[in-house]
Amino acid sequence: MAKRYDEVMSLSLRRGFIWPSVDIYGGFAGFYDYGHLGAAMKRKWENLWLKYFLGLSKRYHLIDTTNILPFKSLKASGHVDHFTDILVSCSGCGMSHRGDHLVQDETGKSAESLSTDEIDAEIQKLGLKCPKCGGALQSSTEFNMMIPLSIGPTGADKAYLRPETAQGAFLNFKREFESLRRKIPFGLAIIGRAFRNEISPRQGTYRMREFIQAELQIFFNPNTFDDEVDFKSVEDEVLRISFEDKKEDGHVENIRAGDLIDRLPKFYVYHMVKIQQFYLDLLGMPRERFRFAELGEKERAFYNRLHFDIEIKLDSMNGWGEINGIHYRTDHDLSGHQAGSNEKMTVTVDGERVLPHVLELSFGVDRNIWAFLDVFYEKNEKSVLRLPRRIAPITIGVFPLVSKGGLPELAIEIFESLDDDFECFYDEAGSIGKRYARMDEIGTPFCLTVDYDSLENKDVTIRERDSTHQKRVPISELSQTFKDLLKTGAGF
RNA sequence: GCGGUCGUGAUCUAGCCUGGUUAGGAUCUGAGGUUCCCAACCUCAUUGCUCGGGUUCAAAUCCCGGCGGCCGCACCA
Repeated sequence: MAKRYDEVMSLSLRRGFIWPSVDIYGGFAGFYDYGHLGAAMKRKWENLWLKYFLGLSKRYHLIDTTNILPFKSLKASGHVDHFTDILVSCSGCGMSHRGDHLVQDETGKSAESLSTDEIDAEIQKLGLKCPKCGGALQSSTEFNMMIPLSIGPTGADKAYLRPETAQGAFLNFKREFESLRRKIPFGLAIIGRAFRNEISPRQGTYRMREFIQAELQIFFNPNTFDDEVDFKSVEDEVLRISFEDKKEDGHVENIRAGDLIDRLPKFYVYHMVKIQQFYLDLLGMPRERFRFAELGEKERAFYNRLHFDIEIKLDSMNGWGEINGIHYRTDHDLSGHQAGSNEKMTVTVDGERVLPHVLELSFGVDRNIWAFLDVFYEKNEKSVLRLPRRIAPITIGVFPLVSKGGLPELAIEIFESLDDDFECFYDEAGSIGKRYARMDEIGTPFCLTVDYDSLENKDVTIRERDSTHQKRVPISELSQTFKDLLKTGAGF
């Protein structure tokens, strides 16, 4: 609902999570900046993502690669050709259509590889009119979703901002294969920015022209990977899935992982389970808001053999919103770069010569941040952001009950002792209730309050956000108490 | 990109149709008071008509254009 979208965006603007870039000049469509709370939350999400997904294997590692890629590499990857649409607009109603679709609908043959001139010639020859209003079609224009750059003093070196971080992993495959001692499987993770020239960016951080991806590319031997994952450990997990044919009506099936292996590879299901556990167990996403949604042959990219999106049910988006994808890219990328660069990408492992396949776990970081704000923001008479403890931008609010009588001094002392290990925030302005409310609204899971008894007994009150329950804890035990409370599943 | 609709302090909004005092309210924020364990109260204060042009004696208000938001279509390898 637009109302929900406005609620979440209003919180975000007011408190400092996310807002439009270049705001003071009227904004810049498709670009958003993170404020101090948003940036802190995003960093925590990214760190948790890294810890969890790199933790799946000792052979999964983080790398960091350039935002700008030369023409050649993106030609080889298929993006120069396949990331382009040829658009034809109608001189009557102004509607634009994809040129290759118009021609293909008429001839029944794929027209995807035709140039603008060829499309125009076909339209002439076939006498095509606007399918909407029957008006005359204008000559076609090429539209590439990649943002082009001119590099060097003459600008002669053509390049693009990367449309996905994944290419950085493929381009570094050979180097890493060597430095990781010539073994597969291994995984290369990248957290970084990607750029797409979206025609009409909309819906806040859901369709941006510059966005952040967290991706893990896993390189493996397709003949042996099923046996290399510990499928036994996940086979009883029940996954929430919508298959292609049942996706539209919102139907979600609960299927045991072990019962999926007649239609999906074990290694694929294994990673589905790990992703579901990341959201449901580690981050506390409500189960009914989570699902895998299958993409059919027409929907998925040319390089994907299998593609499920991870979707979260969002009130601000009026339903299921895609936040991540699991893509089985086969050997598409390595064989493309092998052909484009003349570098051999095949490897010999255990006497067998293989061109590794790739499983991509792709996460939209901005979409995740938005999804967590939407799902966990509760706005009634009170305003509470019930974020998972580990991605809350501030962990502990530290207050003196009143700002006199020696209470601020002790509170500041405690604040300083905890601030190295936890994100803390000190406040003595306004009533104690007001200060709790301020922390509730930005998702701070715990507050501690120093009162007059604290001076005598050397203890303080800890107050938990969701229950508003309080406990008395000795000052000397605070650090350990909060460490325990931040463990997954810890109760208050 | 096409069409519709909208744009008032940090946030939400009244005023606009029917041009005319210091643009009103609520929340938030800051200072002071109060010292109260869940958005209490009192005093004071800061911040605004999206930008540019036009009409007019006079524009938040009418007209045109830009930028931006949302919705529909298209697009989203």
